[in-house]
Amino acid sequence: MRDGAETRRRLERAALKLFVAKGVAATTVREVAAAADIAEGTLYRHYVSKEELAWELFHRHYRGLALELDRLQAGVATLPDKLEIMIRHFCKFFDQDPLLFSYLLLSQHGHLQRVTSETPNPVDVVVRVMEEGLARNEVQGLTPEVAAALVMGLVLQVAVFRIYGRLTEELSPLADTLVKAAWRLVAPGPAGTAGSSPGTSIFSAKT
Amino acid sequence: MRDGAETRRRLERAALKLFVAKGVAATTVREVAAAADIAEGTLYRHYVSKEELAWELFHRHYRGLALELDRLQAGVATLPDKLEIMIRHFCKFFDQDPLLFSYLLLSQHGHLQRVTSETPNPVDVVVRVMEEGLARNEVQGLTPEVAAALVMGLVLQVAVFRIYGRLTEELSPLADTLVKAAWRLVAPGPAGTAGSSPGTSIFSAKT
DNA sequence: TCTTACAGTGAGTGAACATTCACTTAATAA
DNA sequence: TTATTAAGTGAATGTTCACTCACTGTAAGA
Repeated sequence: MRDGAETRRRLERAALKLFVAKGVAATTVREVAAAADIAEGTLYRHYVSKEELAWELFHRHYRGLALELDRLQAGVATLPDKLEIMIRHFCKFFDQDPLLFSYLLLSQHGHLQRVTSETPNPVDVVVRVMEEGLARNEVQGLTPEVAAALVMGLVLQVAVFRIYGRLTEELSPLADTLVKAAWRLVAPGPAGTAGSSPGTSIFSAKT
Repeated sequence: MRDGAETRRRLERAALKLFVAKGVAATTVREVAAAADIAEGTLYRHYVSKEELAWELFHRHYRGLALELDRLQAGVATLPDKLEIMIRHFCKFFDQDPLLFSYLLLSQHGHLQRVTSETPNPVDVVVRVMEEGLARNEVQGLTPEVAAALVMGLVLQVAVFRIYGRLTEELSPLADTLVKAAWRLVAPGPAGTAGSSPGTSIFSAKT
């Protein structure tokens, strides 16, 4: 007979892999069990349902995401070349598979239909971190070009949310928040060096 | 009795909305039919299967994606402030919902299991466009900071592919291609002004 | 040894789903 | 008017899937 913890580890490893590869809805319990080399019924000894298992994984990685963002905020506040640090963190952040998984699960958020009032909104957190970091340190390197490139990154992020999050009425404000924050970063701002008047983005300026 | 073309339009509009919102697997034919205010059976007069319908939409938007990328390439080749144009295009590109949908479908690519040899690889196209554009024009604004921000954007894109594409053995080289291209953009390059020695990225340079 | 408790198993169950089909309706041609 | 064709319908069908349950190991304490 096996150890319960070991079984759970195997199931979660298999489920994570399959959920990332195919999405929660398209992954069958049979597949997860087979991949973990465990009987179907055994899965239900450890998790109430497939959904419950997905949520288990979601919350674990969500905590990881929040932690990483806190660390990012601390880094921005204390280290010298703020822009570089920010970017470095973002790259690391998005290149780590466990954290990437947060975004998969974020996208399934809506489908799982269980966003509680406690659940922090990761977009808000990202936006707050960037704004505070930039405002507090009057970032030197924020030329129009850098800002534009940053906006490109943010717009890409919005794209992610738009596509994989839900494009419904309730959730699209979430994307809008990020778009607005992106424009705030490049347009006026009390501390930015890239300022032009509100409404006039760097994109509307000719050579 | 209705017009066949009108019915198809209604079905596709409804399917598009639902596929984007919930994913293909999680969307039922019943839902699509109900949203289009059409009987379930009627859908099968026009499409062989739900999968077939998804592929119909996939190919249409895939063509749109390819077209837009060609236009982007033309723009980079002929207009003055190349970096700005590129970024502007990218923003527009990712902010258009029909094109965003391509990415949703790209993510379902693997699940639908029907990538043919003719199907162009969108990552390759993006990379080629950026490399050629930058190489040909010796882009002025490519300071380390701009490059870093661009990389951030690209890494975000990789994230998208990693998460929503398939993280399997066959497809992860695709993500690696983009990562490598990103580093090539910031590191050495024959035309870039951001050059340092290969292997030494701007991220490893201290203040 | 016997007992209790926990872990594992896979055939079985019912609900949800994609797809089919016998039939109806409308428009146009003969 | 009648015949033909294309479009539409929703109850019926068979399949897939999440989840259950009666039963089998295994280990540790009495």
